[in-house]
Amino acid sequence: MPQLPPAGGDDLGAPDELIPFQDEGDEQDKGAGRGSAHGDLDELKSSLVHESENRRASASGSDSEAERPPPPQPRESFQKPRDYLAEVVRRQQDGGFFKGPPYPGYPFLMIPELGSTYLPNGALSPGGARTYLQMKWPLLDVPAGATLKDSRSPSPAHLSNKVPVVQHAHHMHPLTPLITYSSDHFSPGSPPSHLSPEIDPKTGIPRPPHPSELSPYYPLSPGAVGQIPHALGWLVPHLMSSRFSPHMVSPAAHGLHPSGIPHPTIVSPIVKQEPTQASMSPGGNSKSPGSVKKEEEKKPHIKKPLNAFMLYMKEMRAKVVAECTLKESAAINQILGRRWHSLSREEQAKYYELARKERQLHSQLYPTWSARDNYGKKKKRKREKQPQQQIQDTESSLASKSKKPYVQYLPIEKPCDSPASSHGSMLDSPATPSTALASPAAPAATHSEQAQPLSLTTKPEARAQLSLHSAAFLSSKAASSSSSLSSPSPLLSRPIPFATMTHTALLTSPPSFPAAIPSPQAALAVLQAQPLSLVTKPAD
DNA sequence: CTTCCTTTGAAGACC
DNA sequence: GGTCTTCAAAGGAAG
Repeated sequence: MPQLPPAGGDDLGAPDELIPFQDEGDEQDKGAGRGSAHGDLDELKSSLVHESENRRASASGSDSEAERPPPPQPRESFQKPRDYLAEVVRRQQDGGFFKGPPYPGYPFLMIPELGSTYLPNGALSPGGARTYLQMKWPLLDVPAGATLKDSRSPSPAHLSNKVPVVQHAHHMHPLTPLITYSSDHFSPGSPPSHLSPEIDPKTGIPRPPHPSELSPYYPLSPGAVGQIPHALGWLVPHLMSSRFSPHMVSPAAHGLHPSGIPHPTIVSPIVKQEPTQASMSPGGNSKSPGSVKKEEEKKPHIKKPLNAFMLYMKEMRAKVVAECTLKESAAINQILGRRWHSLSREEQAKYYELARKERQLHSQLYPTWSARDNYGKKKKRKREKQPQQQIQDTESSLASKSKKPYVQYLPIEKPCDSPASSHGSMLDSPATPSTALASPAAPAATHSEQAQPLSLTTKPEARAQLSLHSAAFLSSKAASSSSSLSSPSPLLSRPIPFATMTHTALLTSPPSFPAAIPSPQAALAVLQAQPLSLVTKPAD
């Protein structure tokens, strides 16, 4: 079933006409909420109130994004010395624990995995395959020196063997940020699925991704090499020589761009890799069933492109980990799931758009690839039932079905959870596409602006039912708060901007936090977790 | 060492 | 066409 698209969907017009990526909301949300939220708590609270009021007014006063009053000073975010200092102070208070973004004074760069995925030179680290968003915001404000890192640093690939097989070598070309996801081509509001293939607004015909839209993270398949425009064209000769898996080409042969700059798609062969086709069956013809099977197994594993939430997770995980004492991914993911719902539609739209581009690129690079190819590749997961099914019989059998008892990583007063989630998003956080609409993420959104193609989400009763189920599910499963159960409809009908609800809840129930928050940093993290732009708007 | 957990979204399978 | 299943990432926990 098609997933709920992000904000704006059908009303946003042609992609190229869309608001550049660094629209005011993005900029402020990222910068403000995460930058200055580090500062004074009281100030933040007042800012929260202020923001809530702003959002409330905005939600009631306009029907479209375009009608929303433009921010007085869009790019202010972290350019405020106060904010920067607050960040500095906060980091000092963190005593080194804080593993913030790598760029001092630019905490919303969201390059959380430079330590795990990418090394400072932008190269891929063993921890992950892709970091897609690292250049989005840096492109906007960050000094060039901070963005363009030393490209001659050694690739991290050799540091570990934990690298995805094919989509592995996403070393970032230092210049890639300048040609990838540029604001000219990034459309924050594009729906996630129904725009693919992208329609050229001018010609009305599907158009291939512009080079600037192509993520540099995918190695090229032989069939797609020729299709890749010039942005990746320099790789073609090398890739052609490598049959399929560009990462298997000797780094000596292709490790460097003609300019001498390592490229993301090139990884050291030392890295654990699946055998290439070239290396696996020289003979090729006479294959016993066993060898066929063998070859089948040796086929390069092309992973699915990441969806919007996965992209979001990749970006935000490190931040959450830094904010929380939690380390288990399951717990982190719960937090991220909640935060995802608390994102504004604009913010979510960015990820939907990125995901769309990822899929687009993926299909270009691997024209013959199908998600089916990966079916059964993983060990069968033990999950017998989907959440919606579980909802129906959670109480009776949930615990018994799981190998491991259900772990409520995020109790109601979970230290690192965002208040938004615990008070609202929890209601509809279970994995159902409808949640995006039901999500409180877009307080200012209205039906006209946020027309969602997904029919499911347009049915109020369906949403209510789902939410009720979700609440029940959560309730039985996670001892969720009963208040969530009791009032799904207000949330669904949005009489109150969620931000208001959330922030009100936050501000009116601070006593619930200290008991669960282990440290002032965690307390700040709770506030910081708000994806809204709270404090960068100039005080009135 | 392998699988599970946990999240959302996309896509394929299935009815 | 609707529903269900699988897989994407992540890394600690558990088997």
